[in-house]
Amino acid sequence: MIFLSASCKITNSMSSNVRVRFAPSPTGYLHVGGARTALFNWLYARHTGGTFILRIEDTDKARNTAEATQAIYDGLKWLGLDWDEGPFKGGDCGPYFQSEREEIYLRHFNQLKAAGHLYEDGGAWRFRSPREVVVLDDLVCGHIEFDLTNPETHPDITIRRPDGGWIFHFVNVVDDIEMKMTHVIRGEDHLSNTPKHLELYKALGATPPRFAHIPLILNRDGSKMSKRDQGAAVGGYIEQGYAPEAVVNYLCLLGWSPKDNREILDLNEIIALFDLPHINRRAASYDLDKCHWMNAQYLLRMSLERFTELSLPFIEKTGIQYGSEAALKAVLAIVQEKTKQLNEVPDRIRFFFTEAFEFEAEAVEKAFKVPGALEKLTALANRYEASEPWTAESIEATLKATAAELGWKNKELIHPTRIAVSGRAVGPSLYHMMEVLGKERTIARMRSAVARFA
RNA sequence: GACCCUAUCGUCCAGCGGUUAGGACACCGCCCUUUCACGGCGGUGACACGGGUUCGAAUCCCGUUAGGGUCGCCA
Repeated sequence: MIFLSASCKITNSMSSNVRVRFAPSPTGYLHVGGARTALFNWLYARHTGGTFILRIEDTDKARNTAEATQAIYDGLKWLGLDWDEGPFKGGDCGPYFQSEREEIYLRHFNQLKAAGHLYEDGGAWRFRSPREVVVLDDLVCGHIEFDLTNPETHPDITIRRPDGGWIFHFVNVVDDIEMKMTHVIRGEDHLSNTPKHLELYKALGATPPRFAHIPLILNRDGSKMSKRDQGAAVGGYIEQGYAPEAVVNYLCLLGWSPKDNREILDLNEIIALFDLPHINRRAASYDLDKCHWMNAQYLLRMSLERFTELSLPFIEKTGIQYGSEAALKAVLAIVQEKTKQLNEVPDRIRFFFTEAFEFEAEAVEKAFKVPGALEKLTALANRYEASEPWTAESIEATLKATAAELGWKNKELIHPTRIAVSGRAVGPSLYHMMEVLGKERTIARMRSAVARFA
């Protein structure tokens, strides 16, 4: 209790006293494993009405980069994991960068030193282990006993470098004490470090938080996921056009489940159901295929407004002149159900907004180079001149009536028309595509194709 | 090597002493259909192995094997 620092008075505005944190070190990109750790902490905070804190562990000056710090902010923001205390937010337990907490560490260091827990070794400072059996009751992994009595197998940890720099184990524990963390939810790679941390809590006279070590995320082949692996960096999902809600949903299901076989879940429902004991203990492999499927499901089901909002950055990057937002939405509405990743959108909509669209050679070959195809196209275009109104229903009716009258098969008209109008063999529903394109442009494209491929 | 964690279809998750071992992704058929998707129906496919405990074990215990993690003056 002598350590209840005056600098950290918790404003009790939250409805529970749960305090959790995500404490990344800004040395690379935001990894899906880190994102999942952040997500579980965030979910637990939201579930309990507690506080979610972001703390940047930038004690390693040589490896920290500003880009990596930005990637953390960008990734968390994109995923919607808003923090209650931390950078840009402030809070009563700041600063939230370890590089700015020198006095705090020094104070605890001196305290440990005065109590005889430290000794110097080659200019560095080590913490003298009490050499006991340390018990951990982990919320996920259960009761574990670590025998630290043998210095050969469990050497004393270093807590300060000769240059005065601080080591992770020490600052991590000090900050979790100072920031009043009630629960530490982190990757299982820290499980074996936890007894050392527990010794530190005890030496500092602090009550340790409850620990929950969550299973690691591996590659499909079981190997450890590294930054180079497909799907490892959160930035990749942003660039490739995943919907954040889909990635969040997928990530929730890696190591946790609602236990009733449901998979596509509303975030609010996940928050309501989420709890630590339901996290399983087995390492999970990252299934990019399933994440991809989940994304397609979300894109399919989301509102046109949301789909437009998410598509816009990708469209604007290409410089497609889509005119009005209404015109764009009309096109997106018929393209949405086919879209699996948002980065496909420009390709799917380009031909709506320019007459200079490309024709697929293979499609042209198949549709126009058959005897009579262009004549049929002309015949249909002539019928369409008189066709009113210009709706998908009437467009379809006219096409089928023409085919029936002249003794042709529907598809003998459908395929050439599709290619003439869009330049390609696959695309949105033909009649809706023609409706959106408008009568004049549709007929013009049909006639222009006849002239071009005659 | 020591210590720790883990072990159900290829992958993710159900199962918590009695089930024809269930769902999802992927894959393969069929249906729907103007293309491609979506959707529907069906199929292939798993309790790592060996001992116990029990009337009965995927479920509990032990061992083996395998995978992962930690043992840094990285975090």
